[in-house]
Amino acid sequence: MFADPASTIPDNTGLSALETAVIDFFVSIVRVVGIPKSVAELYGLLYVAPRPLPLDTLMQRLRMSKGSASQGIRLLRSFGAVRSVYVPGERRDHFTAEVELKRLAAGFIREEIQPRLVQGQEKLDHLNHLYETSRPSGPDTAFYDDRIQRLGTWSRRSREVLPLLGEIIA
Amino acid sequence: MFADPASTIPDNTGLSALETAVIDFFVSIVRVVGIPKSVAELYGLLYVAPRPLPLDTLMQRLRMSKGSASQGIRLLRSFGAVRSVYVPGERRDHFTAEVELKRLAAGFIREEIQPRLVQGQEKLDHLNHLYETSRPSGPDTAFYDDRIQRLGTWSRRSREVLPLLGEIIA
DNA sequence: TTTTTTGTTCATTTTTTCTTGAACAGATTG
DNA sequence: CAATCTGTTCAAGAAAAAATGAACAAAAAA
Repeated sequence: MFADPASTIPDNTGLSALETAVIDFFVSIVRVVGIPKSVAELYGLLYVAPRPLPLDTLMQRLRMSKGSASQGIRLLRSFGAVRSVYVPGERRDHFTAEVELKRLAAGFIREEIQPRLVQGQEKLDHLNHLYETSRPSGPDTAFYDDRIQRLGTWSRRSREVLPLLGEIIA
Repeated sequence: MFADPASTIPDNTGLSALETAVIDFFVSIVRVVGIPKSVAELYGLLYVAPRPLPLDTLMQRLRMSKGSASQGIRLLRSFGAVRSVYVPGERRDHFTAEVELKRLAAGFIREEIQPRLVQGQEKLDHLNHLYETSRPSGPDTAFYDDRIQRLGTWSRRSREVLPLLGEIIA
């Protein structure tokens, strides 16, 4: 039987087997989306925490620096994976994990993916301008036309699909 | 007007403005999926190339080492973003870019995403076993049950959605 | 007001990832 | 066969990303 994390580890140090396993899971999948390990750890611990946790509990139990914890929580909050909740009689901020997959996906797409696509679109605008100003001549004109146009299609398509992704998941 | 890349740069060195702009586009968006810059450059150059290119042309024009070019091409081939084509009378391998977004997505999902999800699933199996063997007691049992179960739902959902993603894009 | 608590910022260090280049192996040519 | 060409591998170096910890600011308590 698992020890109750809250009661067994009163000094806020170390992790139970259950907590370790949950965090391990998040660490392994989060690499897919290019998020630092420490951020996955923070989220993982909050995910299995029955009650909101303050920053110093997170840093003590995960053995990470205050700076990492602070920055990690900021990132997680930026796309709504973690919320700060008011705990009566407590001065410190307490954090809790958002567990709705749809919201997690939506927040991540909005904050992490969309901005990159915007940047890509800017590059594409530049490219199109360049291409319209002076098209290459010769036998490969049709080829270049096709390739340039295709990039535009990709860009449009991904902007269409991305918002849908949240819906599909839910 | 653009100079024809093939004719203007006979020494296989340097890039035209068009090529640079296309490569720049790929470099900017490819970071989203955690692929090295050099790989984006290889793909970008092949994408705008009217004819298949051999390895040493790629490395010369992109000014990258033979090792990088070789490894980059291998990665691109592994998920079908680049194919090698036979060029009559040519001894060297020549490469050409796959431009069907659907195939690109499918290959990437199959080779890069799926394996990570499998790894996540293994962690989850371990977690479930741990949890079944010894469930925590106390007032938070229902909470833990919910959280553990939810992970399973996420895992299943993502396995359902991922293959669909290819279809949606097309 | 002074002291303590809480959290942020950012220069530095550490770790991870990417790139290079040289050694190697296989295939082709002379 | 030797010489050349082509491509791969991998140890070492370079670059990029992440984590640390100390200095700082803001808010609350004493």
